[in-house]
Amino acid sequence: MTFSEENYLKTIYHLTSVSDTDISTNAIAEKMETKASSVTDMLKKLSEKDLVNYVKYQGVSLTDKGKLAAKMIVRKHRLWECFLVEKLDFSWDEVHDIAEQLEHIKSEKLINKLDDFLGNPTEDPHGDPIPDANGRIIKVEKQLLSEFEKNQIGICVGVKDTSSDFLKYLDKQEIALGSQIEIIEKESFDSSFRIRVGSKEITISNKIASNLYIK
Amino acid sequence: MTFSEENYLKTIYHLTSVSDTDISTNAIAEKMETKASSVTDMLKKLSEKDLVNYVKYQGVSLTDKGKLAAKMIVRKHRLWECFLVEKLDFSWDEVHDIAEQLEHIKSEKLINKLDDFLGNPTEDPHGDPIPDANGRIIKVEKQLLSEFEKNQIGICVGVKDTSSDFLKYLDKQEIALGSQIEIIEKESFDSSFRIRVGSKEITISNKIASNLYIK
DNA sequence: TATAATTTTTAGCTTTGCCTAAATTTAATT
DNA sequence: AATTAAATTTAGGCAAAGCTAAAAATTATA
Repeated sequence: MTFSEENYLKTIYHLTSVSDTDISTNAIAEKMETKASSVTDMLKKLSEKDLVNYVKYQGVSLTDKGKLAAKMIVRKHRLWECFLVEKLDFSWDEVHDIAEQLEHIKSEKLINKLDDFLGNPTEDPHGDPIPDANGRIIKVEKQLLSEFEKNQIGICVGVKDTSSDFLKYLDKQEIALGSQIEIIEKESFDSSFRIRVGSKEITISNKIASNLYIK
Repeated sequence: MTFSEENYLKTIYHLTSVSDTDISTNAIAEKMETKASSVTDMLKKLSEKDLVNYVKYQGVSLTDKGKLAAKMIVRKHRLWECFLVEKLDFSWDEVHDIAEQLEHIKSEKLINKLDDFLGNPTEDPHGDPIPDANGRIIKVEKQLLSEFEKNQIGICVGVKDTSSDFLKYLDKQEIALGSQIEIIEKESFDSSFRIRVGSKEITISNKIASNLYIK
C-alpha cells in the first residue's frame, strides 16, 4: 500500500465517521486539497483492490478490508501522537504533522511494541480513541460544549478541531483535557458562553464551544 | 528532498567512507540494487542541486552540502535504531529495515528531542558512531579482529557487517558489544581463529573475524 | 597502438499520482 | 418537462523514478 492510498483510505474513514453515508468525490478532494479528477483515479484503484465500494457518480464507502486498513493507519497516527507528547515532551498542537509522516511506517511489530511501551493508551492527546491491534475502538460518551445548558458542569475530554491555532487558543485560556467546565451563562444574541474553567471565568464564542467535547 | 534522493546520498556517503575516492556509477547501482542508467539520472539531479560533484564518466563525490545532508540521514537512522533497541526492546538484528523507513521522517525538532530522550548516545546498537546535530562524529579507534595476533585481548566494540544473519550468528555464539575476546590460536591453513569469549572457547572463520571490531 | 571488453550515458518507454480541459451524468430550477 | 447548474468522469499531459536497449566513452589487452 502506497502513502497516497493510505491517505485516501484515512480521509474516507474520517469523512464516514461524520456522516456515515456514501462519500462524494468532491468531499474527498476538498479534504485532501486535491482535484476531483485525481480522486476519481484513486477510487478506481482502491476499488480494484477491494478496499472501497465505488460506483461511478454515486460516491464511495469503505469495504470491511478498507475500514480495517484505515483503522490501522489511525491507530498508528494516534499512538505516535501519544509518543511525541508523553515521551518526547511535544505539546498537543505540534504533533499532527509529524504523526502524519510516522503513520506510514510499515511494521506491525513496531506499532505493537510502541503500544506496549506507551502502556496501551485508549486515547490520543486530543481525546480521540485509539483502535487496538484488531481495530476495536472504545467509544466514550461525550457531547459538544455548545449543546450544554446553563449551570451544567462537565469535564473536557476531547477537541473536535485539532488545528494548531485552536489548540494554542485553548492553552492560552488554560483549557486542557481534564479541565472542569461550568456553564455560567448562554448569551442568546450571539450564542456565546460564559464559563468557569477551574477558578477562572471567561467568555468563549459559539465556535469554540462547538469544538470542545465534554463529559 | 525525496526519499530516493536521500537514499542515494546515504549510499554515496557509505561508499566514500570505505574508499574515499570518487564513487563509480556501477558501485552505487550495485549497492542500491538498481540499474546504472537509473543512477546516472539521479546523479544529474543531485548535481543540479549541488549535493554531489559529478563529472560524466568520472564518478561522483559529495559536496559539503551533500555530506552534511547524508550525515543527517545517518544520524536519524542510528538514533532510531537506538530507540528501537533500548526503548522498544528490539534485538540488534531486527532494527535495520525499520530504521531505513524512519530515517526519512522530516522534523529536526523530532530528531533532536529523540536524541535527548535517548541520552545523546554516541553509538548505535552495532557500535557505529552517531553524528551530532552539526554532523560531527566521535571516531573510536578500533581494529578488525582478523588483524589481531595470538594472545592479544580486546573488547568487541562494533560489527562491520550488520546483516541479520551475521548478528544472529553472534547472538548464538554469545558475542555481543562489550564482550571480552582473547585470541588463543590463529590457524594458518584457513586463517580461522580459536578465541575465548567470556569463559567459552570457540572457533570462528576468518570471515567472521573480518567483521568484528575490537578495541 | 589498434581492438576488445567494460563502463557509462542516452534515448525511449512504463507506472504512479497528479494536473487541466472537455465531456458526461446527476441534481436543481424555472 | 426542459433547461441550467453542479458534480463527476474521461482524455490527454506532466514529473519522478525506475527500466531496457543502443550508443558513446573509457579501460584493458593483444
